[in-house]
Amino acid sequence: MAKTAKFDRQQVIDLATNLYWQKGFHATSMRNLQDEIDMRPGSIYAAFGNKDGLFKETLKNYTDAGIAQITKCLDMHDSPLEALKAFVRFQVIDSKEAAPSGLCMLTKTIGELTSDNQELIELTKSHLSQITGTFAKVIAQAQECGELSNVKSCDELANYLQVQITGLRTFSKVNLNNEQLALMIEEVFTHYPFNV
Amino acid sequence: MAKTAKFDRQQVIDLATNLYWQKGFHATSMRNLQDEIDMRPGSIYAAFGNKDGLFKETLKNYTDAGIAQITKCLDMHDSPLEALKAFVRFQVIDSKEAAPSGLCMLTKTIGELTSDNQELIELTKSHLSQITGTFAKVIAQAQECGELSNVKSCDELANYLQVQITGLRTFSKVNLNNEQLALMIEEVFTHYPFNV
DNA sequence: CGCATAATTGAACGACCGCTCAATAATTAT
DNA sequence: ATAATTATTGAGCGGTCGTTCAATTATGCG
Repeated sequence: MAKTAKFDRQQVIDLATNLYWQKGFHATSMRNLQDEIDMRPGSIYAAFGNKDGLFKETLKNYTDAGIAQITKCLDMHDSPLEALKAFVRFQVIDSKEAAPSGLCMLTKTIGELTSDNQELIELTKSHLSQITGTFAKVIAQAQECGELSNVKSCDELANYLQVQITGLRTFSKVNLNNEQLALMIEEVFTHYPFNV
Repeated sequence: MAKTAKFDRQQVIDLATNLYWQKGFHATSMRNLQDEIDMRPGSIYAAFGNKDGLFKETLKNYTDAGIAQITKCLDMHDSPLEALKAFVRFQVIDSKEAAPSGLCMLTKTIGELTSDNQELIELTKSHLSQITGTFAKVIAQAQECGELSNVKSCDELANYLQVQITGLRTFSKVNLNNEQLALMIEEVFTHYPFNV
């Protein structure tokens, strides 16, 4: 019938995710993206609609990767809490040097965008809720197996964890001392509300 | 000798601060600023050099206002810790609705900019250090008057406080429940490391 | 092979970007 | 009043923005 040979969509989205994550939505131009993913404007617009459309796909891609990361941590640790701690270490310490930005792409986006892009904000918020929800599930597991008390609900603890991660990731952009960061992460889990 | 009648520089900087704070550095165009501060491009460039120059002045203006706010809280409370708590409440809860952005302009800027604007990043970091330093001084006061233990140094506690404020302000952009935020702030000060 | 169909290209559009500067307006000293 | 000096104006520069679309290229089917 017709031509079907195409670019590798997942690879293109990965590259776009990294660029958007690094530079932010506004500072990333379509020409930047064209260079990065090696596609001509017509092809990009045919595949993703417009700049917003491509950005939306990268937000979902980033979120899926984050949740996959949590799952991976769960597989690698017997204890749900140890898994969460490993995830936080990865996000705060490793991600600082390896990832395109030291920050979470979702919180960075929420910080950057205004009501001019309300639809993107709402989508970003919903993705962030998805991640917090995943935290809550893991925390609930920890509570069920007695690793954690029920003084705070799993949702409250998940929110608390989000606050800590966001705060620590921003802090890590200013203070680069890995040992200090590791200690601060450790203390998140060894004190209230994670340790009664 | 010559013409001296001029615009009100402080008022202009205040307006520019609010716009930059709200929209971020990249999304704020010189034409946006021209409209906001009611000056023509030539006058702006004569007074501030360029877009970066004006932004630098707003960063200093924002920082000075923040430190003045801390001082004001100290004046209004007998206890240094109560003053800090009041400051945090203002930053996280009141600022969410009243200010141009729910976030700290400095952390927002550090999050947004890349090495393309390294000079602005460094300046922003130094302003943020200035604020953390002010926290440390207040905390040292609390330690001297026995309100707080010396288990953690005032610098460590100041860093911890920065992490909490940053995390909470970002969280407040997603979760708008003021009572919940007030409780989370309360718990910052009633548990480790602020309460041994 | 040749045709129908779809993917891909890249020049180009109007709008906006940061910024400049000759012209003009306003002020003060003489 | 006049001259000297400086603040202010705003049209407009070269460049980049997000986006479009006619033309071209590549593919699968009969």
